[in-house]
Amino acid sequence: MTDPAAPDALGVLDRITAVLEAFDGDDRGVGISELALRAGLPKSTVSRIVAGLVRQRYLERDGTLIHLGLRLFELGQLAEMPQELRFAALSVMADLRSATGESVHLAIRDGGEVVFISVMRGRASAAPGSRIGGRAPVHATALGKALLAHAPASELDAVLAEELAAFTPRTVTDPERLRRELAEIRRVGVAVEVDEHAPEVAGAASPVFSPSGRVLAAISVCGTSADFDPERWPPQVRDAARRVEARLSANR
Amino acid sequence: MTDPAAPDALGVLDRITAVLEAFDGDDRGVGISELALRAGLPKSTVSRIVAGLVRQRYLERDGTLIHLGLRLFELGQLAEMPQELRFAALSVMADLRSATGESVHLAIRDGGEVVFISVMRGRASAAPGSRIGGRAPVHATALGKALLAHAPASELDAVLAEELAAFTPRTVTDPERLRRELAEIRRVGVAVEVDEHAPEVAGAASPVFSPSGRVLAAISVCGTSADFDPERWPPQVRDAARRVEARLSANR
DNA sequence: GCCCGGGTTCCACTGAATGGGACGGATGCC
DNA sequence: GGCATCCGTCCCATTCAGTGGAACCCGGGC
Repeated sequence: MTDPAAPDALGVLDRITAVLEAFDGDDRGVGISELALRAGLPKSTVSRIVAGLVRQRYLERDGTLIHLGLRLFELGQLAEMPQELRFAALSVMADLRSATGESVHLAIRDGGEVVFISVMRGRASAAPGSRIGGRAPVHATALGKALLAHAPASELDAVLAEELAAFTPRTVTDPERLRRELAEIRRVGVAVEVDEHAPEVAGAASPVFSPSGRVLAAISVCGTSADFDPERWPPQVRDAARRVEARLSANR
Repeated sequence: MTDPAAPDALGVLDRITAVLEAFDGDDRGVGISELALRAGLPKSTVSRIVAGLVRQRYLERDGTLIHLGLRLFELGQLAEMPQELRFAALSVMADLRSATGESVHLAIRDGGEVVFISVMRGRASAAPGSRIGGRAPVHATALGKALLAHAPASELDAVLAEELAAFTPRTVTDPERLRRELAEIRRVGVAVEVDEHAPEVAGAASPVFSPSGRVLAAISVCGTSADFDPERWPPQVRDAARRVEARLSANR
């Protein structure tokens, strides 16, 4: 390779994903050079790979600017798991939002982060950053803690092995304290979080299980800390999670 | 290669996309052998590629079954173009549905097919096959004709060069007749279709243009032929298209 | 026990991907 | 007008990564 100390990038496949991963969401259109810079690959290589991906419609190019393409969108829509969950949760989420007036989220876990599968903004529109497909840290969100509480021990260990970043003074950064909290969440069936991820934002989340008992996702209510209702939100999300489970097993 | 008469498959990239393309939506989980069969590649090759894609989270595997993975879903969500359109069209589509009570679709064109970007089912739920990310033939749908009517001449020629499949006795299969119809659609600003794609299904569609005058997408109302209202649907979709355009230029 | 259909691993072969540099074309600045 | 950039593509000798047939492993029927 270029530099023998290169930590990654062994195969073509990894190079291709490196290029795709270089698209950073918010920007509308990137050039080859910029892409090469971000992916850490030579220009000529990126040029070739992009040409191939454009041919396959995974990317689109408008003059000199490259976008993520149509086929990627289509393939993403075919991913069964998120779609099934989203469909089953749709009406439940709508009910939960009208019952609380707050934002309702559905997410699954990917390592130390949660990924939003479905989002319904509440009236207050407290959390603007949460987009479908967006990510948030697992240890600082109600969703994340609900998911982590029922994760396999090995995966939990892997997450706790990493440094837990502090986002606010109230973020739980001590692994042991988090473990105790997760045990409590398992007992109660609901995770809550106040000001741990962002100031003045609070949420309650409950896990959704498959018939075989694996955690599939979590559903949450999320609003300003002032609006947070510790009496009503937890039972409401717990109830919603049960209803999603029922609908999941129904339509298969 | 295996067979010297192989028409495609020149590079690794094409092999990778061939594997991804082999996922046929409806099936929940495919094995390596089946995948190799569909993609027309040797098992060992597919095994290696799948391993790589799983490592990158583009695929997931549950024992022996492979699914499309989370990262694909995320990337699909990042594709700016569909997202922007979908967002701009959301409330317009909702209004259009409540005004007509019928299914409302938003689609873009990809060669000789339309791809649904957003779907709202009507009360009657006439067209069950239309899923987000799904496809339909361009020459037999109102959406398709609205899009084709404003496509660049070269692309129109490319589409008409292919055989136009007949889905019902009323499908337009004659290129010249279709050309005349497209000219009329350009004049009126709305495409209509009755029983051309499927019996007892009708629709009206209107194109959505970018500020620079390029067609971006089309929006349609679609229901049973009996419910089709030639007096009301066309102006309603035309109006909706104008509103989407306005919202598109507003939020950028 | 045997066999069959899954998936993975092995390994010699070779052709496909590589990337530094040259190239052509827009800009933009003096 | 000329000069300096920045962009993306193309070229081509080098070699290394991907290839795929065959062997292999593993689990479940029979």
